[in-house]
Amino acid sequence: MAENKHENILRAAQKLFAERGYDGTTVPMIAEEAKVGAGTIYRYFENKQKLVNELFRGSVAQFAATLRDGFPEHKDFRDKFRHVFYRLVRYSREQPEAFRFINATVNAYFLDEQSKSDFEGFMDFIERHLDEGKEAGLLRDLPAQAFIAIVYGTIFHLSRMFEDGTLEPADELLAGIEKSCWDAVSAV
Amino acid sequence: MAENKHENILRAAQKLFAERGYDGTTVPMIAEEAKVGAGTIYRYFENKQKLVNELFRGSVAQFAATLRDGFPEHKDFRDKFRHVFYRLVRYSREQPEAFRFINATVNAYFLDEQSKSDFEGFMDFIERHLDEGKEAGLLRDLPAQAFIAIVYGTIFHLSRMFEDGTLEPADELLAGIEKSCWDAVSAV
DNA sequence: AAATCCGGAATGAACGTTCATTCCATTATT
DNA sequence: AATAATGGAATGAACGTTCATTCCGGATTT
Repeated sequence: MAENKHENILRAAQKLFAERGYDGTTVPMIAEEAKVGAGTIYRYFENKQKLVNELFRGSVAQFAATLRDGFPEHKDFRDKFRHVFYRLVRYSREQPEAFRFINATVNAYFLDEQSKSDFEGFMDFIERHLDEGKEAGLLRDLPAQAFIAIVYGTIFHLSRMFEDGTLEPADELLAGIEKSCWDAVSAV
Repeated sequence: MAENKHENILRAAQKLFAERGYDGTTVPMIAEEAKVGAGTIYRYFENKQKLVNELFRGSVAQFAATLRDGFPEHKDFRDKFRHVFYRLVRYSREQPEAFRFINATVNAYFLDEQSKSDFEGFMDFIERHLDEGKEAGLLRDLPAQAFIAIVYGTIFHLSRMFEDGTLEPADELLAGIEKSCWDAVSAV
């Protein structure tokens, strides 16, 4: 029961931050959602800003783990690309609140330095993977950041559409978009 | 000087909303940035929520105008696609605050119905244009929304990178990314 | 032409409310 | 019984908003 509260507060905060943003969410709101007293939150977190930063880093770590887990280190680059694409999609679908929260928070004024560098470290993982493909001559002559914009940007927007019902996720659709992204980045 | 104040307040609000979000921006902050008294804001706007909605609709209208202006109605689809791509990029570069504000605000809880439908109307313009290309058999067999995710999502992420200096905008780079996007959506 | 008056624009102090945070009596655990 | 954890009332700061007052350019009166 004890350690559960820490987790309950984080989950409640994640849900509310994803819905209403950091400043639009009050500490009493988080307390009610987590079914604890407002004061209890301060037994687990120094203040609201420490809470949001801890949540952010935890979400980024989980996100990074999702990508790294089962990474086909010894298969060819096409498989690695597919892996990253589908894991990005998987995370955005299985943890839509976390995904939305992360993306809404990346550039926020209340993120501390550690949170920012944690996220950069995660992005570096994607960038290194893309650089490898570039060196192998499989990708176009564009900076790795451009590929990130294409792949991550596409998936980010896609997840918005899945969430608000503009688009229905389906295996066939995802396969088609994965192919589109690959065609967008692969050398002609 | 009179009508200027209305505009000064909107610009100040846009800057602050883009940086800190709606709830993270206080009315006195807007007043200071606009160099007016806090009470003056209420001579021009009924309340903070009306202000953010008026700002949103104005930004969307300007955004839509940027896309529609000079639209090559009588050229072929490839040119129209290029036009939309470059106008999206242009707006995100010339009005980075407005672009960021719009994207951060699209799904916000404080947007009223008119604001939401104004934005939908704008998206419909892009969707109709894509459907035309689909009917002509020039695009892949994917829903128009998927193309929007690819093109708009890419540009959205790109503009983030241009803003924070992760990536330098250059004609050659943009031409490469436009080509990538076209290859992602065009029939094989 | 100078002095006075006028009305709306502008202001910022003040209001009631709500916020993040603290405090403490009560409850649960050891 | 002692200690730790808890919830929610209490607190002061800060919020959005209001309003009594000031300001100021143009009309009116002298």
